[in-house]
Amino acid sequence: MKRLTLEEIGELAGVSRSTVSRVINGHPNISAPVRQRVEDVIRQTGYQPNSAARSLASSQSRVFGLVMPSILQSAFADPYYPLVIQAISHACNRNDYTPALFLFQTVEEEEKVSQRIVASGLIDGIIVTADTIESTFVNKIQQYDIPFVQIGRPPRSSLADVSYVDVDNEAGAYLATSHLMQLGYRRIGQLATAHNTAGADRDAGYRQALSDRGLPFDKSLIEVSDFSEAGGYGAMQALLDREPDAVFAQSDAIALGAIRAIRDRGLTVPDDIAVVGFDDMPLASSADPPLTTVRQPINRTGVLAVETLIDIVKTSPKPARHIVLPVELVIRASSGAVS
Amino acid sequence: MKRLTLEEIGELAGVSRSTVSRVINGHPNISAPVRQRVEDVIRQTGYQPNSAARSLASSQSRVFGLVMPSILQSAFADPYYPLVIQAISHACNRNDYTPALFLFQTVEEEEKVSQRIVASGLIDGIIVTADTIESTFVNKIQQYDIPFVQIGRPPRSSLADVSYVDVDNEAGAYLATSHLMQLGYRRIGQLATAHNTAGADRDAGYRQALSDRGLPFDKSLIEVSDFSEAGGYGAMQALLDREPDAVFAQSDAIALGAIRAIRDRGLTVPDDIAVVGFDDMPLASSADPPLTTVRQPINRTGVLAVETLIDIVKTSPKPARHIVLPVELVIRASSGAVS
DNA sequence: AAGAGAATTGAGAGCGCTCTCAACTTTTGC
DNA sequence: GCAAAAGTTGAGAGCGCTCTCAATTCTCTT
Repeated sequence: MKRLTLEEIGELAGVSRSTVSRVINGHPNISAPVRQRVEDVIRQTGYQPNSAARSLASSQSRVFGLVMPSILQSAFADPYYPLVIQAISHACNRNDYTPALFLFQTVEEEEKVSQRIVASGLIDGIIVTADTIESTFVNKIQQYDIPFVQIGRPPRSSLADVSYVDVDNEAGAYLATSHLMQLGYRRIGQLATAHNTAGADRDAGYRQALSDRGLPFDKSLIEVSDFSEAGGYGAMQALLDREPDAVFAQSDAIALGAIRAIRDRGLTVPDDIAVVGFDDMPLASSADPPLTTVRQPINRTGVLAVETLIDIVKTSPKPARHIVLPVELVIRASSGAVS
Repeated sequence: MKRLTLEEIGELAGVSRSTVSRVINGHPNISAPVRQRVEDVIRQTGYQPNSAARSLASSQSRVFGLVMPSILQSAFADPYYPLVIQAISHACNRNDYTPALFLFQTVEEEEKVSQRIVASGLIDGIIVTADTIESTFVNKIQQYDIPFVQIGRPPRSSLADVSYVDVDNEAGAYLATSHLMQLGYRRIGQLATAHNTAGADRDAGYRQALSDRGLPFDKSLIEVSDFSEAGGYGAMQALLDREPDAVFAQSDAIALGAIRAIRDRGLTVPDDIAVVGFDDMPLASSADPPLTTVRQPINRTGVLAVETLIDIVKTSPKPARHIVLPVELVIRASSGAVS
């Protein structure tokens, strides 16, 4: 079927191009019969406005870039990202935006592609996630005047200028650690992560909980991992030598790796060592034992990122928006609170 | 910084808009000094052509749609998809294409969005994956003349008309099942999947292997699951009553669930029941016990899908391209072949 | 019933690029 | 050394839409 133009739709409906354009864009002040006639023609012909022409004339594309700078193989395999992406995709669909995906594995790739997308007008706004503390990506795009929101807060230095959607990582870690302390555990280790603000905040919550209850902070009880199951396994192996009686893992994947390491050492969860995770991934509830963990609203995070970005595109508000979503502790068997 | 136009670049370089356009698009017959001058100006100004204007004039957008129709929550969490997406993203970046993501959770969503993207010219081509046997998505877009490739073969009925990239699922399952038979197992169950051709082909390979070695086919040894760990757990529980001595799982996630179910029943892998998976996900090698599985080249699948689509866009070749990639058996402890 | 104001519609000028065609310049063949 | 061919550049006409501005029609008021 041949692709129609506004002009041709107008002809079929007996009105001008301008009027058809008004109907499509929902302008007021169109008489009911005309609107009806035009809508009928559009429906019958299956007409879809040409998006290139639209964005050329209106200088907006209704495309958002979803950018994950310097993503690691393992990081992307963490179910967190698929779930965020799914939420973002859905929210975009609902709002007639198209999400374009930009994953960067090397600095050169990031350099080349981000340059192109930021300056070509392909994109109306950017959602950045998985940015590291050290990363320059957010700093880089701040120089252009393209709207963007970050998922996960940026480092303190750019906090004020950047709009973001985050979950309350500190409160979550505080909850998890306090929970373990209430159960009587005293040597509470942490499987931490580096290079991201979520990790830093979870670490802060862990320390705050210890100090609020007067438990001494023991640096040797912290092991650094990446966000993978394998990373958790390795870190826990190292931590086992320090004989913790409980451990707070900064993600469910890490917690699962930790449980495997504990088992391989011939110990039992939670009897010998209690484990708490973070995320409440689907697999947390079916783990063995079911994982006590901090549930974060991943879906809401993605949706709010899209909605915030739409708002920024429309109204370019100052100051930047900061959204922090609450988390909750989900108690299951791995912490020893329930059998 | 103000956004420049072709005209302005031309002015700065002392040539016309047309010449600058030629330089950018790599046309021949530009004198060396002129090309040099223009390239210098472009580099200094950081000029990027406006993509809307470009696609309006050339009627191609250099955007590909990555479509996953009727995706299920659980399906997308399978690490397979993140890995394919990553490969596709990377291949697009390298070829100056932009991947736009379309995940559909409901039929209405699919209807509305696909209508828009197919007819609006936003997209030069489509990569479809995760389509089901019953799905109408591929059939639907066949009616438009938009180039597309499918990842995973389509149902037989549209086989001839559809270009696709697939792995040799049947050979993989054959390998896996034969391996178990060679080890002496005789009651070899299968944790199968429905609604997708990969599942059907793996089932065919499983049956072929049994029949080639004269083992009777026992329908009661097949349980149907989805592609999740939880699905594998449930299906294996049911299968355990039929007392298999080995099981071929159609994915690693399913295999992991199966192992958990076997353990929960107080049995051991591989001593009581051997398990073989499919995919060779990162977690397969670190599983307990390490998983014998069929390795499929996910990265190559994604890259070839992009490259094939680019080729189709450029040359619209007939007949359709069919690419089937080889798989290999990776032997680890879970099948009892190695300790 | 006439004039003011509001509502409705159309005409026209771009948005920034590509691409054809024509003009001009250089090279080549004999 | 001159015509023909090839190489190089510029002008101009769109691509299909949005948006302003002006023209026309309708609706009130008094």
